[in-house]
Amino acid sequence: MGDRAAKDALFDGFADIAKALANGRRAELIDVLAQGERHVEELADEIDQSVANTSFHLRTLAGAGVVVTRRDKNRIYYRLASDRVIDLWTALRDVAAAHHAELDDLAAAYLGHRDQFDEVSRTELAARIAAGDVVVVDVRPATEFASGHISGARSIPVERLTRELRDLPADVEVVAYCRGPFCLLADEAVRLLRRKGRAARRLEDGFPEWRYASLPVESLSVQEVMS
Amino acid sequence: MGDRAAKDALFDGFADIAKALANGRRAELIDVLAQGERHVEELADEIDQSVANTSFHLRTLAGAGVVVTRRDKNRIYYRLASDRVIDLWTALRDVAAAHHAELDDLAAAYLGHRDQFDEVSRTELAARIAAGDVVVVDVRPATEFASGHISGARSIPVERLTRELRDLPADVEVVAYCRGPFCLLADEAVRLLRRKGRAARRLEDGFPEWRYASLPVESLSVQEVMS
DNA sequence: TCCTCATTCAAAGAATGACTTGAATACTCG
DNA sequence: CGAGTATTCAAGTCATTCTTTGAATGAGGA
Repeated sequence: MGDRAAKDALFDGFADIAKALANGRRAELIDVLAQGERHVEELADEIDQSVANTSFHLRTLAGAGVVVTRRDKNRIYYRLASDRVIDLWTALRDVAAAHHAELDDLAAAYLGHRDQFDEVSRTELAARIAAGDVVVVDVRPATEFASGHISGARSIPVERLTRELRDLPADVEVVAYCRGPFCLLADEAVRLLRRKGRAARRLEDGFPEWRYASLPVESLSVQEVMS
Repeated sequence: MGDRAAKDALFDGFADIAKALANGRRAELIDVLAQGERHVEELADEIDQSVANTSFHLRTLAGAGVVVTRRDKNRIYYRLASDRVIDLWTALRDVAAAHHAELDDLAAAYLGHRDQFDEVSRTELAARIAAGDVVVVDVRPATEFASGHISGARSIPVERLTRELRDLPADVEVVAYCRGPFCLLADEAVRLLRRKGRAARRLEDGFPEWRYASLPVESLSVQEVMS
């Protein structure tokens, strides 16, 4: 006990967790899975890889204990092993954003210009939901809304936004949110709403961060999803 | 903007940070650097590697922006780029401990049996320091004590403990602490003290976690170190 | 200026990782 | 039980990573 070989083995164990995240495609998988569980084909589609390769990466993640599976009918659903993994992913993103100089450029290239001061903070949104002077719109795909969303939010996937615009009250500000800080759906929604003359801003980060901050969430029952 | 190539590049950027930690020796380096800054030779010694290889790993870490350097005379000192890196390292350890099944075995092999319920929590220790009914002993090497320690703690490196035992009051409990949950110094100190009939326990985790929790710390001025 | 010492660089070999293709499991439902 | 699907496995190729050895750099002090 306490010898060099044992210490090396222990720290190799820590490094194994880092290795699990040490690939861009696996990082994308974690980011998607932070939204909720998915099956392999959905995940392959999200990260634009072959099903075989996605399965390979998922096995790597599962081997490190970062994701776990559940079988339903003949589908296998993957999800993050616990909230601590979201912690880890958030910390990783934070360090990346803070210290990796070229990441700013990469983020700008992917996200386009986004004015941080124009985002609504979680605390502000929570207060305004309580006050009732805001419409919260979840612009993620309907299945993600179903598996969990901000309490009181309304589901309008971004591709349906133009059509359902008339149903939104014109005199209150719209706050759109999506998957997280590196998701573009809410940005697109805000741009679209503003072009139509609506007051609109995006929520900082996205749904996983909201849930992780222990702010009110709700999810649809199976019946509601079916209807 | 918003295309697949840009998204891949962004997430590859996140993965680069994970890659920096995805090696056992680099993980050990981070763990040591969480204590405070060190120069290459010290670090090589801590992780039992050649100076060249240590330098190589440090360059990898620096390239990812996880550590930064400072020159003093003809030594180059490395330190973590910010507290967020400690966050990341802590989250990584937590996920590893929670989900990587074999890690329990590895930790047990390295740490030996350690009774978690026998550790003093940070909040308990903070309260008892305020009440004054405890002696806090920092059993890390003196240089680490000098660069930062729990307020009111006394420095007794573990190899000097037997000699300085008589200076410790016999009627109050001793709480020993060291570098963190995977450091053995405090365990050794507690074993030794108990063999001598003293009431002794170890603090949960170690100094970096205490400091990170914004609990009171102090460090020695250059004059004090010299004396 | 020259010497010394801490640190980094360069080259090279073994090991590991990523992604593709095509075949093999394993499950569900008729 | 057998057909149909979702997922995983296996093999192969190409690229990257780790570690060692020995030499080079570059700052400080004589």
